[in-house]
Amino acid sequence: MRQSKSFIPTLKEVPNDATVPSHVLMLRAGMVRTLGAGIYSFLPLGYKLVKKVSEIIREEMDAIGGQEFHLPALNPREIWEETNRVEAFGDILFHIKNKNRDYVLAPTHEEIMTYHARRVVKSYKDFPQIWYQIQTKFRNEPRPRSGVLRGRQFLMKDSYSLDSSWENLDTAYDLHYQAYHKIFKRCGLKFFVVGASSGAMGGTGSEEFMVQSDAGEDTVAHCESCGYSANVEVAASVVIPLVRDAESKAVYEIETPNVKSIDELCAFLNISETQCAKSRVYICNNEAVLVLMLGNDEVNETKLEKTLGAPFRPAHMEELKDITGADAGSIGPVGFPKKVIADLRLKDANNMFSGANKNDYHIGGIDFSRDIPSVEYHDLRTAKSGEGCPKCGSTMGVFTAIELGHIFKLGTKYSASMGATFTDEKGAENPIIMGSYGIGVERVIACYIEQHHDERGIVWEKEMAPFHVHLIGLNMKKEVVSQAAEKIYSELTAAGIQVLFDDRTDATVGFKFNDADLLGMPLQVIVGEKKLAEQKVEVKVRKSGDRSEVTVEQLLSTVKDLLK
RNA sequence: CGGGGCGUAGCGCAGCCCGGUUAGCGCGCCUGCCUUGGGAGCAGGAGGCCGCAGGUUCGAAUCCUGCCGCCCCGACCA
Repeated sequence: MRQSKSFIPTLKEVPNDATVPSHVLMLRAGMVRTLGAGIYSFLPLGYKLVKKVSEIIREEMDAIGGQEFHLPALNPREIWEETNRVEAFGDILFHIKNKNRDYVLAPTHEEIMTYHARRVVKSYKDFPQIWYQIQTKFRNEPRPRSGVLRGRQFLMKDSYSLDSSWENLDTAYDLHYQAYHKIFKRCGLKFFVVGASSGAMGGTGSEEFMVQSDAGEDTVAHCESCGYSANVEVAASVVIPLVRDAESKAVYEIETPNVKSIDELCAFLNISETQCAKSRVYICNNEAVLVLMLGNDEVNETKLEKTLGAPFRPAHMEELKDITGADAGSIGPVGFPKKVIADLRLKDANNMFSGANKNDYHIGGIDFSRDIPSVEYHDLRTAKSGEGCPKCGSTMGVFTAIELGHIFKLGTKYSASMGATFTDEKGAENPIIMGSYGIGVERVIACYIEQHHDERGIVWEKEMAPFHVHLIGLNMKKEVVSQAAEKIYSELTAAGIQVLFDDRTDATVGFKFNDADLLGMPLQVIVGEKKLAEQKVEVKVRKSGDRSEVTVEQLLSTVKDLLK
């Protein structure tokens, strides 16, 4: 493609409203433009990527027997009432009212697929089915952000499996699991899989395909060596256990004026934080509960809720004094009138420091087994980066990540509420057993760029690159150069290589080089007057920056080699 | 929805506190010359409802009020 005739409006400067690298680069490389908050137009170069990713997805979906649908985005509201999801989605759902009819813009398509299934899929002989679509979904996100990573309208591949038994659902789920691995691998993404924490959607299983990114919205723990992954809300970790001192001192009170935090206490008494038990008071079922954590460990509220088995809230400042006799900063387990639970790390600890339940006092010499015998121990802490993997013990990372895809065993939630049933071998009527499987197409592109860029721009690998070669004619006003470049262009193109040809006559050298690095095609072929005098052109590998000179005759084979 | 920031030419910004001729700068754009191995040079030119509305004032980009839009943090996220 000739750049002189292409609409690839690159930007030299960083647009004011973009912060994450993929957003900045997609704007700068002329891939997308903003139309409103969370609403993006894909320009030709960006759309080329969309098509590329879609095609990879399509191939892998077809390979597992998927059949592609094209479904309406405009949906009659009633269908969404059947599963009560108008209410469930709430403000997320876009509504349209037109001449007494209510419509919604589809945020996903479970209902529509189920609607079609219930009309025709009637016998156990009709299964299995995998139905999919690659289409725009609409969700009125409360806070769109990070460019295309969280938009209010976005492209999603959604597939739905229809089966007559739970075993067959497992098969469909597994097929998707494998297909997703292939898709993301082909897209050159470094990803990992996380068992989703819990879903309000019912069903028996769900996994998320994630990519590590600072722009991510989920925090996960992941172990590179064994593949253990978990949302930090449920992640366990191995930490160095406390060693119980041989002798327990007696409990003693210490005056600690204005000492509130663990850090202040450590500084004041010149002790380490692993000698301290931090206190947090929660209210659960109208009863106070004291939660003890070692040092500065954070209470993991998801784990706490599981432990308590009921919703809870942190105690208000004013309540603390009534319950404990002290304000926050001086609370501790000894003499605490209600239930006390502690993190596993504190099990049987002794000679510990904690609040005295008396303002400006702490106590030392606490022996958990002697002084608070009724305490229950649970895993209550939030895993931190650098701690041990609970599976293999290697060092584990805790970081933010982006959800690229999600596979989900829905079960009969939608088929049951919408009456999508089939007749089994024995003549009995059963709800269809379903799964749903999504991939955010733009997210794949954005994540790719998050993982494949440097300070100069995007760095495409061959598989994802919109073009294989960026052919740069340096001074296209010189006939030697333009003739040679034109010839190379036809030659490479004829050989089936996708070439972006910078044939612009008005752009200067630096301009072209910078554009090429920004756009990031894997190879740059540079045609200039000087090298041409020796019948040579230059080939630059974008990723490494390596340049080599080759004769015009050698060019095609060199390019082919480098693209292997 | 809470907290913070921003809205001035296509893009990036200054001016605003402390009101006062014609609102600036860099990049980009147009014309001409010139130039081509890392975002050139010279000369000339076009381009603005200073986000919108109201108010204060002799006078508002500048002060006040309301609204809208955008970004960031948080809450939320089948």
